[in-house]
Amino acid sequence: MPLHYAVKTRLVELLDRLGEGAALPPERALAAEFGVSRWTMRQAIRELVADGRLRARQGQGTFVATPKLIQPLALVSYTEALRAQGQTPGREVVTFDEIAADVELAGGLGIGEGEPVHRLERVLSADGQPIGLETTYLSVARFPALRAVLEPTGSLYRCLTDQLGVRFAEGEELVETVIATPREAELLKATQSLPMLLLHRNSRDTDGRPIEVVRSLYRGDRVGFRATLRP
Amino acid sequence: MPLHYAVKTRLVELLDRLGEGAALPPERALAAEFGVSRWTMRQAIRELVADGRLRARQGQGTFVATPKLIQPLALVSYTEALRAQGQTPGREVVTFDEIAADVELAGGLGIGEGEPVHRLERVLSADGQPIGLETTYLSVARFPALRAVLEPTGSLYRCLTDQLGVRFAEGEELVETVIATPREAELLKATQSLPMLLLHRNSRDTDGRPIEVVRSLYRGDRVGFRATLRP
DNA sequence: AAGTGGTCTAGACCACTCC
DNA sequence: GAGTGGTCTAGACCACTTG
Repeated sequence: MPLHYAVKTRLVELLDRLGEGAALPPERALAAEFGVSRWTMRQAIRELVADGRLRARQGQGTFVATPKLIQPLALVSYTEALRAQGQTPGREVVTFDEIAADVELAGGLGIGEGEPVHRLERVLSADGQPIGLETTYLSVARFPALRAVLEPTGSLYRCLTDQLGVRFAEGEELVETVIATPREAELLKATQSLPMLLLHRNSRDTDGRPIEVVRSLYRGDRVGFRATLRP
Repeated sequence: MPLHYAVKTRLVELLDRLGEGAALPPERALAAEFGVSRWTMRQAIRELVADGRLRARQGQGTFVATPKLIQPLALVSYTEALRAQGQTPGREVVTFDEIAADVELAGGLGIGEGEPVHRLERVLSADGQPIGLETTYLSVARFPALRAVLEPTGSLYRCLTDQLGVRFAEGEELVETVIATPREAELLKATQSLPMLLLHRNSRDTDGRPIEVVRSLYRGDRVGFRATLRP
């Protein structure tokens, strides 16, 4: 059994004794106390951070984390889903521009390659902590008024349904784990290259027309998802 | 920008030139060629393995991986889902015993704490490669004949529906990322402590009675999931 | 300025696979 | 036995936060 795993096991015991939010001793002190190198201690801590048990903040220290947030895997508003859990939702627009559709995007939106597409990239947060990076693509031809109508920090879902008359009918969502790029990690205030949950969604309206393509990257250490299954 | 990320970017280019299944040069040679330490090279390789782009085999080498398998997130048989994608499903029983239900398990199965529960732990594989570790819990009181009826390498889903008259109606599935324990990693033939997808499922029959509690751990580098969403 | 976590180096030994 | 990836050490410097 790897040494770092034995260290991880002992750390979990220590963690359980300390309360949520409590500060861990510095890595160097822990390494000395456990009689291992700093590398081994960091490997153990790294896994606990990925598991969502610890949170490391550069310049400050390492702290016992709060449990993961569980979000519904559904065609509903992010705002409403978070409010239902007693959390305060937040959004920050990173980019809002137009790009030319590549082959994949064109296929997902049912338009031609090279046609203009709205790209809206936002950091989603819960109680002030960034938990996800959501990039939404919509056809400019289908939603020419989007830029004029959308309040960037408001709910895109509400804007589409209430102001643009879109009726969501079905969607397909892909879930996988990936490692964030440095840019993505920075936007999510995740210093290390942590495992993330990548959700890729295509949604259609009641006429079967594609509405949007969404690429959402969620912090794997902070968020989980819940789906309801039917045969 | 971290050095290992620059290395990762250059490796991706190299990877794309090589075909699927091609062998990468040894870590030490790559490190020397790129002018970085072996640690930095391993960090880059580690992320590419987690991303499912590379596969490392101790004693053999590192190889360009095949794309991830996408499984449906649904109340259907694992066997049928895999066959539908042209893969050969496999199952290997790791443990099949009875345990006493703890509080959480008792709640999920709708039985009392301490009551006996079937525990069936199996390694699921696709085309001979292990992709997941599935642990299923069922009430002994409800399914007393299970041990006598179930063909361990057969489909549990088929056994329950065809032989025991169970009718699946709905389920709730939780998805999150975790780091595997050494035991889990060994069973999945994943040497490193890779990010995994943990699925936790509770399913009920047409009378609303709990059928099973399932804890499935899938290799995050090999598998993704697809869900169909409806409002 | 001090202390924290984040990155990186150079080198060692082990476990495994193949010849 | 040789070569591969996996683990671990000791030490260095950087980026960041707090005093």
